[in-house]
Amino acid sequence: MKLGSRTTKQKLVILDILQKTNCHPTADWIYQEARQILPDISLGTVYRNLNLLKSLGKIQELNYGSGQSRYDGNPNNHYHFVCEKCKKVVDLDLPVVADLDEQIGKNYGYKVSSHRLEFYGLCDTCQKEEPTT
Amino acid sequence: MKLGSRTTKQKLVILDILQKTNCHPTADWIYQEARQILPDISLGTVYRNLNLLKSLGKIQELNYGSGQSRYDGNPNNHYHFVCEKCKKVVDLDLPVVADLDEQIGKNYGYKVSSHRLEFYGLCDTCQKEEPTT
DNA sequence: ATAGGTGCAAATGTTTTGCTGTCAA
DNA sequence: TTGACAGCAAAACATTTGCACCTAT
Repeated sequence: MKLGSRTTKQKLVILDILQKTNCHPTADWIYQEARQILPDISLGTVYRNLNLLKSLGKIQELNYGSGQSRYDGNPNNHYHFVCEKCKKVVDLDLPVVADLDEQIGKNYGYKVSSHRLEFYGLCDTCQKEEPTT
Repeated sequence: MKLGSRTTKQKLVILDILQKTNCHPTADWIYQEARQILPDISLGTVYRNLNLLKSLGKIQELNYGSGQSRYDGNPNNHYHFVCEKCKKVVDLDLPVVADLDEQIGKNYGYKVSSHRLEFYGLCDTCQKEEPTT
């Protein structure tokens, strides 16, 4: 697998962390995980490699309202549910409507290359806790 | 129209700017516009009022990859096209699939309150300029 | 050998906040 | 009158960058 001009251990560790988790982590979470394997890795390196892996199409950057970006080790388009209370991001197992892009392109004269669909609300856990608030 | 506990001129000017434009501006753009009407308004006030208006459901905050949030004076759900080159954000005149929320909720056990759909690509202007790049 | 990558720290850019004074109700 | 809001500036926060050293090729 080609990972840019040099394959460094930092790059490999970051990609591996991202591919093994399903929690759509922030850069800082990835940094904390990576330090357990490479104690001297720096946050700057994490950001540099996340940007690199993104431009290579190996990962995706997601971002919702507040603050940090989140990263997704699955490079293929898929949809997400975001819990507005606990901020959890979950993959949805829905068919991706690929020809939507083409349709929009035709109707509006744009060249559409991708789309993003996200649902917001309360996850099962947070629904139960909600009345207490 | 109720705008929180006090209706200040700053609040009114910000809401008015947002409702009269269709360019989905950043906080700073709104600040620059507002200064032409209220020269002493501060950027902090702009942010405070944008957050207030958002929590009152009068406006929406949108955010894509890089840097600043953008604001939308239309509080009703609608879909957007984002040009990846010139960063322009355009409203799409598509029917909003409201029962999507309910369906997802049923299938996954979440309480879905809203969804967001965005298309990315090149707008008509940028498509023409593209070959030169 | 050497260019691309790393660690560190400083810089950048956006948004929030503390404080004091002001004004809408 | 009074508490919510304004202006100002500093702080907070996420992310990027400059630089000197290191290392994969």
